[in-house]
Amino acid sequence: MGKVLVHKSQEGVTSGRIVEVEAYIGPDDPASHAYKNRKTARTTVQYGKRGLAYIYQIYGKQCCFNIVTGKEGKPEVILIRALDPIGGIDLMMKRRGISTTRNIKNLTNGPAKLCQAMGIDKSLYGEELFGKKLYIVEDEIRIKKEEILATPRINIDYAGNAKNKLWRFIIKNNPFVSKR
DNA sequence: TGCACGATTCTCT
DNA sequence: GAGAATCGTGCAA
Repeated sequence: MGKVLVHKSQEGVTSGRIVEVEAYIGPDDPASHAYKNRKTARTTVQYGKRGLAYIYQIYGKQCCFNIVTGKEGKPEVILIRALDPIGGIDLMMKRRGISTTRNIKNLTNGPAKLCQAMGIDKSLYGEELFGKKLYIVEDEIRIKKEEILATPRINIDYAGNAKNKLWRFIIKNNPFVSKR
């Protein structure tokens, strides 16, 4: 939390601070694509090394960006749900389109929105996040524990009891978090 | 090979 | 706050 995600693409560089995430603990989490260690073409990278990008498409055109955090063989990932834009805001606006950027918050306050703004798509599936194209920077700003709030995750009603787990984390009072 | 559905977004009311 | 768009994925057959 509070780290900066950077993407250097052909079109230019965009970056933003991570202000909202969700955890998905594969084997024991009905909301995870890797529930019960399910291994398919889509989830393969979840079983790979830490620091790889897990990107999946949902509802047709939308895509979401995750970071693999579990040890090799453990399908644990973090979904990035919102960013606070820092660099390349013009490019983000261009990618997102004029109609949706009347309100600056609409640039990156949702998992599929930030992918579009950052230019992240399935071609970056399995990309190393400690590489040159897509990576995370630790900067001088440190988020204190008291500034982080744990809440239930969003849109996983199908997951039974797991929907009540406090596995969504947001930075308090940050205007870019997707929902209150 | 077929079919139901979703870790969402946008628009309209 | 509700409803449509939209298609890859996973599982049944």
